[in-house]
Amino acid sequence: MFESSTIKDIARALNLSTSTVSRALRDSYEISAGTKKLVMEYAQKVNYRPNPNALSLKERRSKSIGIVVSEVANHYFSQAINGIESIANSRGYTVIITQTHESVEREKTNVQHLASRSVDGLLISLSAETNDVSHLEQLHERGLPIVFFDRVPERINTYKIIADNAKGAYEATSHLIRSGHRKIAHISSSAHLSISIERLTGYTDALHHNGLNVRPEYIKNCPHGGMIQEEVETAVKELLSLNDKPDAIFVAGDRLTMGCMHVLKKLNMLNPTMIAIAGFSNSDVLDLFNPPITSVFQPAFDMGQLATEKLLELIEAKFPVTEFERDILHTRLFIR
Amino acid sequence: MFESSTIKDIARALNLSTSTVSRALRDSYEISAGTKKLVMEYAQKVNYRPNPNALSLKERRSKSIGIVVSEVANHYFSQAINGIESIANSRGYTVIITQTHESVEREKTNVQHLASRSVDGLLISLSAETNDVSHLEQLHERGLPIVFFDRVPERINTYKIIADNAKGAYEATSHLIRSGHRKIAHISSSAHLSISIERLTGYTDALHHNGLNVRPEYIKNCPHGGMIQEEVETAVKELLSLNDKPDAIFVAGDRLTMGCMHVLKKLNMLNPTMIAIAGFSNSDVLDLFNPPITSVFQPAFDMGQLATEKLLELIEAKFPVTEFERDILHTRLFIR
DNA sequence: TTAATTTACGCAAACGTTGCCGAAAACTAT
DNA sequence: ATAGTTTTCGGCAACGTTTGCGTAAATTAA
Repeated sequence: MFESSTIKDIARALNLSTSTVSRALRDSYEISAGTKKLVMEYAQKVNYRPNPNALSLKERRSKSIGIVVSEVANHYFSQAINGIESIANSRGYTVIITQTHESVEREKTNVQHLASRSVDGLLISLSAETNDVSHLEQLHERGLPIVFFDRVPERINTYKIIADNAKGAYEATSHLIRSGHRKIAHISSSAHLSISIERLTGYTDALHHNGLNVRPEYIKNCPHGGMIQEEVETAVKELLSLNDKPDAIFVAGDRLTMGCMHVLKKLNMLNPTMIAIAGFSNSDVLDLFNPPITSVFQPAFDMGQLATEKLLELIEAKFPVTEFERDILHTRLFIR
Repeated sequence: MFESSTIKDIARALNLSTSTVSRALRDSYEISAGTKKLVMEYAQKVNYRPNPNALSLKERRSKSIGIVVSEVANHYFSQAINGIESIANSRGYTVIITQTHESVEREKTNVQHLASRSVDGLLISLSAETNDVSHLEQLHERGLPIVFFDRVPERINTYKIIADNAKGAYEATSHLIRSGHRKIAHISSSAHLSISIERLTGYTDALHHNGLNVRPEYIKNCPHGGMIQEEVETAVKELLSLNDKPDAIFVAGDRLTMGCMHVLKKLNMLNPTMIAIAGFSNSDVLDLFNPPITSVFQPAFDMGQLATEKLLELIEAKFPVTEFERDILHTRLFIR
């Protein structure tokens, strides 16, 4: 169907051997200037592009990296992806993006598929369902470079790029307290995720430092991180049906924040006089609400860039890397 | 670094030839049941995966398709991508997603890169800047299967999947008229895009059928489809500085709608008593506004699926296809 | 002029896989 | 028992590229 010219074609046309053409194109010292010019110009003319599959086969690398995120329709992830692409493309790598939709099964098949596609490395943010990471551990032990970002596992020893979730959560919760709220609930993704744990810490710290009690009935988890709207709905409704209703909610995720707002809207309570909301979100749409909603912004683009730099470092390392950092980037509180 | 076992390894371990192993794995009739069992079980044990690069090199296809969209952080496109993935993955294809950010230059490099990555086909929605499609025409003429969706070119003869933009625009505009608005402006992406033209047609038709005049000063274009917020800001401000200010705006795109709302918010005019908005958008966040904003919803997921089915049809066709349909899917007006 | 060196190129193998062709081994028919 | 079939497997080439090695021709040194 769609054939492009090969080194063989050039060699035949110019009456040279493939090795000469190959070397000429790579500007090897053992090819005369005249031949080089001839080859270069002809290659230019026929728009020669090296066949990436042949290269990958030969070099045993694909110059591609795999990305695994919950979903691209999430401002945090789409911004992170932009950061990843900016670095990867400038270094000659293709990225293959896959979505888990918060399902651990899809995470497994995606990772499996990427590995069999022989990507050179993996950039992963765990799905909300993922508790057991043995499917990743296996690959990692077999030598596949992996860098985690945002939602990172405890067990696997490699680079991890995260935001300062505890601090971000602390600031958001403190802001709600400063705004006069005392009964602050917390809705989060699945309890075992690193981000959930860290954000919970920030939340409870903020309550403690302000002399407030942590009330277990105020803390709700959505095991699918907002992918299943019923979970969010149940969480909110349970909070609202308490005898001592909360007057504010700190929501620990982009999609959860939106889901939460939809529920409140449905209940006709999307109004800070009814119940205030502050949450982690990278969406600028929060600006548009009246009154606007305070949010914790993660440096998603930077996190994507940093994660990619670390991954390429691993991929292109001459010797196995055994010392890994855990990079923590600052969040920003947008008070609205 | 990351080695996985090959057919050769299996052959050596089992004292067979590579061809026998290959055939055993593909359940060929000319291999005995015993050998098959042996090979299959050993392959299972060592977790054998065929090397996709070797396959691609041999079969001269990569089992991957390239996607070119403006950006994934756009609900229309992210939904379309989900549709594309659902079909592609079930048929054994990998998708490589690239973003133009509405730049024709990035479109060119992305397309070039995908082609040199030897994807089997391309799924494209043109960038807002793209007027000249000769870079795509070339590839198409050289035999690369391409299917366009959403923003489609006139010139290239292949499958095109679009929504009924004119009808959607007609309905949205009519809704604004029914709501009592008479001075309805229109903000759109770059004028040469197919979607812009069709939506403009729907808009003017609606005005005409309701006895209203089309006023050129009410029609504004943003050449970068909302990627450059200043363009949106200028458009809105120009509308608002007219002597006879519009009392409603029909906005022709997802990102534009958001951009437009940001401007109005800044001007403290995000309020239907000031100026009403209706627009094309696939985002459910519009639900959350008070009062909510009426929108035209495109069946993005279905469009993605259909486009992929058509593309795979082209890719897997035994004979060159010369008859192409232009599929038009229905939009849905969400009156809020 | 002859030998030693350098320059410029070709040959062949390898990466992992498939498929055509050939052939030993086993079976069937006479 | 012999010839003919079938079954089951191996050898080899090819996909496009790079690279180590070999070598004829050109250049330099003696």
